[in-house]
Amino acid sequence: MENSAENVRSQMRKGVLEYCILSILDKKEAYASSILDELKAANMIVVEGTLYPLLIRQKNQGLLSYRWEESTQGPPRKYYCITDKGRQQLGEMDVAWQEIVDTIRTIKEQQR
Amino acid sequence: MENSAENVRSQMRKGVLEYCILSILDKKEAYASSILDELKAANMIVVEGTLYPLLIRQKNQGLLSYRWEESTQGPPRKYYCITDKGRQQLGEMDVAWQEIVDTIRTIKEQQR
DNA sequence: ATTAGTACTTTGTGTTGCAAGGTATTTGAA
DNA sequence: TTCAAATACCTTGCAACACAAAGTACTAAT
Repeated sequence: MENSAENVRSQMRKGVLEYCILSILDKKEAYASSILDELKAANMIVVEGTLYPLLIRQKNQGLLSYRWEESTQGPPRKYYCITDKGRQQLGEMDVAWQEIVDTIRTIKEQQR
Repeated sequence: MENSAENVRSQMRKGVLEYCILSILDKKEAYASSILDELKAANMIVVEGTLYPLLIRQKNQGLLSYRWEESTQGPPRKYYCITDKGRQQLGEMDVAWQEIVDTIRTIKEQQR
């Protein structure tokens, strides 16, 4: 209940994470740990307990598929890949995201 | 579970709503129904059952205060007003929002 | 008196992010 | 050989939140 700055960020991440995952996988297939790294690099900090269930949800919705691949070091990796349905959903998310950005701008602009 | 386009929007709204409320009240005090109207005008559709608990939460956190005012037509109105603490939180949210916008841009830009 | 309009409130449900802990595989050092 | 470290994936329990739906209360006009 403390750390309001971090809590603010956590709240805002909600609903945007799915959009980030699909956007990342739209570029190229990836496995969970590498997705985590990319999110961290982009300043969107997420933990494993958030990402894994999310990937499983999106897979169950038919937005993603996956395949196992051996690794040269460490256990095998589950490579996720966006599907046609996932790409369609991503298109809707692009529109929705732009709308929200515009909405915030509209509300903010009236201040002047 | 249907209407994926609307569901996408609903998910993305999560976490941004508090930011919108504080931003609106940072301009001038307002009562719930008028806030609803402003959100609708800005394309951020919200229903009563979402807004009222949110206002109460923010009031309980000390981000807002309110006063009753008689209306010339209809029941009295609860006018909400942002507090110093609310303005401070709004400042943090401004930063958090800009970070998320940048994050999305970063992820998207690598596609080219 | 009754209805319509305005405004505020509450209850129950499903989704989601997260902390914390767990399982499994590989590699390299003791 | 065994044991620790690194990598990777998964699960459980909890709290927060948006929403649908239904409810309460006040006012004004019919």
